Order: sequence, then C-alpha cells, then structure tokens
Amino acid sequence: MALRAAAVEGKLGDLGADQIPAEVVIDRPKNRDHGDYSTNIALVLAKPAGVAPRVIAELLVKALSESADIAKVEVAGPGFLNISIAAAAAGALCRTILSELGGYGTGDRLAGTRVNLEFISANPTGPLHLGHTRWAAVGDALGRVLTAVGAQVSREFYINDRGVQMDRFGESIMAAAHGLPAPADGYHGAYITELAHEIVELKPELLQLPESEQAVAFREEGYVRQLAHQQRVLDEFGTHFDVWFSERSLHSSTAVDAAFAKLREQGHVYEADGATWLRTTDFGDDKDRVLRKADGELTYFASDTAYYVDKRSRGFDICIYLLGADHHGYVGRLKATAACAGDDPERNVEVLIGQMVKIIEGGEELKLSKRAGTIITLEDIVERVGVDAARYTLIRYPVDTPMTMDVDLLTKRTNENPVFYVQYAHARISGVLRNAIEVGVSAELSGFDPALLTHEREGDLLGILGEFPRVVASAAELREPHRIARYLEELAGTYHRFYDACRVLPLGDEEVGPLNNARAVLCASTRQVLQNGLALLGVSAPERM
RNA sequence: GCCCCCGUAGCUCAGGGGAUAGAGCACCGCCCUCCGAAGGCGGUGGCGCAGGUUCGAAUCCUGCCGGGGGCACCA
Repeated sequence: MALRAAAVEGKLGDLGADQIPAEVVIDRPKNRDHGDYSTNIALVLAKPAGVAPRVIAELLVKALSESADIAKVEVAGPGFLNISIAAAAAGALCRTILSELGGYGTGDRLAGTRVNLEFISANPTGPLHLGHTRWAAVGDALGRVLTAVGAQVSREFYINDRGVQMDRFGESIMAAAHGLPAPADGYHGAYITELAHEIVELKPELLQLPESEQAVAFREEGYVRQLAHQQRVLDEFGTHFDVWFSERSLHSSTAVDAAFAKLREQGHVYEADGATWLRTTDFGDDKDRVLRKADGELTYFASDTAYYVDKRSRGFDICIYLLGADHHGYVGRLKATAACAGDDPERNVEVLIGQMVKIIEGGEELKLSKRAGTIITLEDIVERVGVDAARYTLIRYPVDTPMTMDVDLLTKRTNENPVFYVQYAHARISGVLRNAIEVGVSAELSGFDPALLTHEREGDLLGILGEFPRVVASAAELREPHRIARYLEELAGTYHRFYDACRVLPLGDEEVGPLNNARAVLCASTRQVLQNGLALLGVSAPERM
C-alpha cells in the first residue's frame, strides 16, 4: 500500500509539492461494490493543491493500476478511490497468518512504553462484586491488548489495607466470633460469620485477648483470608496481577516521605489550620486536598499520591487507572497530583471510568447474594454463566456505557448469545479441519494456491482477516478492548456465510482438488485469528462444544 | 450549584469526519439424502431537538430537552 505515496509526489508537483502526508488513510468500505479498500486521499489533497479531487484521483488510478496485486481501481463519487485486490495477492494473507500463528495481529506501536495498569483495587474486607468483575475482565483484556502491541505492562492491584474500614472489618468479625450482631456501620453477610468460625476454630486463643487487641487480631486474620480469597477467585477468573500493592507498605517504607519530599520540592505543599495540604488547585482541581489531617493522621489521598509517585519512580511512562463511575471525582485530583509532582497529566495519567453493571435473571434484576448478604459477587456471576460468558459479555461493551448482563441470554446456545456465536465458529471450523484430515484435504501451506480463492465470500473473509492487526492496534490505542469482541463477532458471521456458500470438503466421492486445499487453508487461517482474538479477551476457543 | 456519563430500529446495543447508518432479538417468508441448522438467506423498521465547523457530521463544537451517577480533614 505504501507504493502510492511515491507515485503521487512527482505528479502532484503542480501545486501541492511536499505537503503530501507520509501515510495515507485507507479504509475498508462498508459497501462491497466500493472495492476491497478505499481512500479519500484525493479529497484531502484537493484543497491544498487547488486541484479538483477527481483530477488527483485520476493520476493515482494510473499509478496504482500498474501494480499486479491490484485488480481494479476506480474513482467514485466526489473523488474516492476504490481499490480491488487481485485474488492471489489477497489470498497470500493466509501465508502470513499461518506462519505467524499466535503472533498474527501483534504489533510494535507501544514498543518500549512501560504501562502501569491498575484495576479493581478493592478493600480486602469482603468479596468482589459486580463492578469489580467488569474491571477484572476489561482490565485483564486491556493488559493483553497493550502487551500485544509491544507495551511492557504491569498489572497492579492496590490493596486498601489501611484505615477505618479495616478496623470495622476486624470488629465485625470479632462480634460474629462472639455470636453478637455486627456493630453499626460494620460489615454484614454470611462471609463474616464464616470467617469468624474459621478463625476461631484455628485460633481459639484469640477470644481470650483484651478487646482492643482482639479486634486487631481478628482484623489481621480476616485480612489474610479475605485477600487470599480474592486472589483465588481472580485466578479462577483468569485475571492475574503482576503486583499486589499494599497500602500499608507505602507507610512502612519511605514511600510516603519520598513522595512528600518530591511534592515539596515542586512547591505545591503548604500548611494551614494545622493540616498539610497539596495545592491541587494550581492544576485545575476544584479544591486543595489534605495530605495530613490536623490530628496528624495521613489521609487516603496521601496514600494515593504516594502510590502514584512510587509508580513513576519505578519507571512507568503511563499510569492507567480503571475506576468505577462513583470515583469520577478522582480524575481531576489525580491529574492535578501528577502535575504537582512535575509530570505531564495528559501523558502520564489516564483514567478510564466504568459505568454501572446490572445483572438480570428471569427478567428480574439480581440484587441478593446468599454469601455476601447484599451484593452480587464475582462468584455468583461465574456460578451462573461461567467464566467465558462472563468475561466476554463484560468486555463486549465500551466501559463508559452502563450495561446489563442477562443470565438467561448468556446461557443460551444460539446466535443470540455472542459468546457462543464466536466460540461456535471456532468449534465449527475445528470440526471441518478434523474431517479434512480424514478425507485427505490438506490445510498446509505447501501447495496452497491463493489465486483459487475467487468467490465473493472468500474475498469477504480474507478482507476481514486482514483487518485484525489494525483492530488490535486501535483497541490498544483507544484502550477499548471491546473492539476485539465486536470484530470477532463480525469475523464469525463472515465465516458462517462463507461456510454456507463455499463447500470446503469434497462431496461424496468427488476427488480432492486444489480448491479444497485452498479453502481448508482459509479455514485454518480463520481459526487462527479467532483463537488470537479470543486469547486477547481471555476467553477460551473450544475445539468442540 | 458544580462535575462526569448516556440519548441510534419496537427491545439490547455497535458505529475513531466519508459513499445507501449496522448486528442480534422480535415479526413475516425461505434453505439440511453430504463439511457442526448451536448455522445461513430475504423482507419490515432508526441517529432527542436547534444552531455551528467541514467538500462531507450519528461522529467534532455550543445551547436546550430527557435519563443515570458523583461532590467529604470518609474509606
């Protein structure tokens, strides 16, 4: 595709001269009649060149039609250039896919960029709920997508293991251990009693401790178990973290002091009313934030700030935060904090805000979890629909739109259910390829003749297979893993239509011919791309269903 | 009051300035003696409103209307 830029330069010398863009935007037209690819370059250049778009387009047509890979070039509408690729050139894509295998679709757009991806970051005081589950799926997929374009990604879970919530947690378990109801504003739910029983069984001596020590002891025991529980649940969900970062560790190390020193150095820290403040209003925040309260205690904001400074000191170029909609107020202060630390808030900090998730079953919204008492947990979801369906459907929507998970839909095995639609395509191809071996049709590249793939549906399939790398790149760039899912649905549909129209294996006692082989190669290529895409979502690609 | 998100088909939602705005469901009608019908094909039907930028706007900007969420020396 790059050949054209050179061709243009000489002929457009008329007026445009050297302001010809290095890259030309090439689209896949929605309408098949407009060729395999199209470009608006003539429309874009018309104004600066002072030449009618169609004149420029005609020049390009001449240059392009010299290529053997291009079957047809046409000027259409106001000056669009519609390009059709020769079958042989289009089919050669299968060679690329089947030699790159799992590497097909990856790129180097973010090579050398170090990304810190923080998500979920729940308190270790209870089970993970529906909102966390969305992040568990999306955050993990985003990590995979960023990695696929070359970024060095560290996934981090920030453990809020400090502060009054932890104390309430300890007190609640202690109360349960004594058979008492949870204190006001304490934690409820069956899991608290379970934790209490478990701890008492193992360490009955805790019950003899003085009350204040006892609450601390229960807090710590509960903390260890609840965190381990979250880790296990996430592990089973297929979401893995590189770093579990404890808020306490910020305070036991020199991180907080280091962060304060850095901020003072930049001149944005001041004292007022006995408290220590960060002047975030210097950078657009609506009010300054307290770092250390008048009573000497550090605020939660102080921890956040120290954590951010720590991330940057560990060498991350971009710190991505995935937060729930109820935290959108953080965006301003997070960016301002970065600015206070001397960073570029536009480049170094990115915040993705996730909207609410609802879950319905039998037409009714689910609100109760047996175990957690009130909230729907990650485990409740997995129990109902399984890991694949949960992950897929949570990733399938842009995070900034509220979404509803429909349990009944997700357990259906029809094309209403996008997870199964995509997985089914994979299983279907797997079945065809299994049969191919039996009847002696080869899906190997040796002897593959791409020029045989001339059917319209074959062309459609090749076209969409070729788009995969661009989809991955844009999903990474826009931090939108849902694009992968949408692409896979389109790919699956295109395959089903191909399958319907193009017989892969010979019928009855027909001889095996080169077209059978070529189509089998196309099937294998499609299966590979489905696998690669599903892998980016952390969803399995079953051989059979 | 200030801030964030969202208004696209009857429903659930896609759509990074491009040509005739897509998919699933729902409704009507088709396609299996043979590769997985867990599928495919055809029909019906839509960008909240008003301006602006542009050769071109669902997309970018402003205002309005309608819905959801958020404001802390809490965590």
